[in-house]
Amino acid sequence: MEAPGLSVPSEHFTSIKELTETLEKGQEEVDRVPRVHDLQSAGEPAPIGSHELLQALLLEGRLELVETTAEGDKHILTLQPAPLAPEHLELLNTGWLDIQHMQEVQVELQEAEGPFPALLWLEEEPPPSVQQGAVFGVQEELSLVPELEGMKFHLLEQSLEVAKENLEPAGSLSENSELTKLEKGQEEHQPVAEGGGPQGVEEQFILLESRAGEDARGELALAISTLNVGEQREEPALGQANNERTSSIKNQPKTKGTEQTFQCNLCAFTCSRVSSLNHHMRSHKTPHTCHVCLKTFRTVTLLQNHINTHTGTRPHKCMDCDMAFVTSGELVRHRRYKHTHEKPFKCSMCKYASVEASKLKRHIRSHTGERPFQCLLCSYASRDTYKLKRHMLTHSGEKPYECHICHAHFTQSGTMKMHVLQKHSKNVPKHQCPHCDALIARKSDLRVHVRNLHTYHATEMQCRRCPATFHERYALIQHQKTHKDEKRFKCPRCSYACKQERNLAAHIRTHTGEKPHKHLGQRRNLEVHRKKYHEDSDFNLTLHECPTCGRGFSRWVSH
DNA sequence: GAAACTCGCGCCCTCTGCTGGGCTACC
DNA sequence: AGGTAGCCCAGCAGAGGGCGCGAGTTTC
Repeated sequence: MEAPGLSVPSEHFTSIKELTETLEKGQEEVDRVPRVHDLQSAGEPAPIGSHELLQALLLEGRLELVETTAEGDKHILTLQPAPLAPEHLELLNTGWLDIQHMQEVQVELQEAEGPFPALLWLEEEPPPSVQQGAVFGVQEELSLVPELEGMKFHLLEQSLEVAKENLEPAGSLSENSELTKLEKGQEEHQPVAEGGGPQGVEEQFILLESRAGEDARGELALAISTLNVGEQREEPALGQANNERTSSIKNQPKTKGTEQTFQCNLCAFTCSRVSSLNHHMRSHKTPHTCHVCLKTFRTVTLLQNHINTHTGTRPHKCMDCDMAFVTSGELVRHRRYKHTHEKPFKCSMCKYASVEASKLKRHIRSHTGERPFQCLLCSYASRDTYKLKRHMLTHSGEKPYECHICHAHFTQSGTMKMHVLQKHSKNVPKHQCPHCDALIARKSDLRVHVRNLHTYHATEMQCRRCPATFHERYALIQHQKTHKDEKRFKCPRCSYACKQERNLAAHIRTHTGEKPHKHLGQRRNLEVHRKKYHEDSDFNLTLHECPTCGRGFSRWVSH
């Protein structure tokens, strides 16, 4: 509930234009619309259905749905109930209007279930102050309508004559609104008609503020649950009015064949007992006002708790630590978290247990995979609001965390903390690999190290230099290092050994006397040799061919 | 009716873990 | 010189702990 300040100038509640005027002026005044009973009194044929009725009125220009924008994308609408002919009462009970855009107004009404008619029309733009007001709840059934999700309705004023007389902002809501009247009715049992305007419900107005959800931009949806009945119905006494409203709820069971439920007319609260509903209705009475922020509370205790948040007073001190809290409940919870470790909420699917039910609820989403919080800019959806909020930083590019040393910015506090630790701290602890001598700065990187080097592979990996095989890369790499300095090329004639085969070949020639170029002479003599022995066709070199490798030698040698 | 207790939601925080780009040493 | 692999690092999401606070419920 917002601050109670409310000021509604009387001119906001534009008087309803009479049908004759409307007919005379036609389209001149679009902000004024005729009443249904006026239409009927003028001899207009009554449409047979609610949808048809409203559509007919709209098409004829007799009924206007005027959207006015007070600030930003908030839509301020004023609504007025009107008495209907008996044949319409059963048609127009709870309805919802879906205004796709003002050029093509669509009006739909839910199936009528109760006795309350609710023909509505919209009037002039309200003053800026009307953003404040009490929450106007929609019936649970209506809230299930997808178009209504994400909408908030604020009951701002409901009594025309009071609104005209009472323009003072402070406390005007509780004094003027039906909420107060209900309370008064419970106490004084005064009929609305008596305590209200001279014309009863005809003089009552409802002003609603509707706020479209993010995914409903450009659309408006209004839910009208229970409006006062016109002179066709006998208005009950206030106390009875409450009961009547309650009983009207009795007539609207949530589902057929289920237990009767009672629903608050002012919010979505439902219960199974009248006493509970009456008790609940006290929650709409907020007589205790904080002098600091003007918030109102039902009881002195709630007000005192609230004031403690301003003053910093924390009367409930923990006996085991220095913490202190405003309420005893907070202290109990703190003690469960920090001292007793009592966790009453246990997960049925794992061993998780939590201090709070909401934590268990959040935890269960990790089992179900439920991600109710959808990012509007990408496909990401999170399991709680905080993660979505944190995720949105990736779209905004905002990096709210700054390193106090190098002033680098980071998206998450943990990232910055790690940065400071790694970049600006001495003696940074390193993580020892449990399988080898590796020391790695980050635990996550150690994990990558273990995964890459110490993971068992079903298929054996063979050494490039020998037949040895391994199932673990680390073992293979270590083995291959043994080949690194290994003088595996050994001379068969002496103890000579070397790392490279070409060196062994060169060495062997020291035994054989072979001179590869040299068998044909030094490189610089090669040309001479070629000319002498190959270009001179008369010259025929006698070659002694090696029986093993086929190489030729100018003389017999064993190599 | 007030106080105590309980509940629910929101907010913020930390710890954790994965990922991919940049850098560098080694082959 | 180029390819490859490992390390460093920031980005980012998952999970859960802890508290603030208002409202509902129970108790007296």
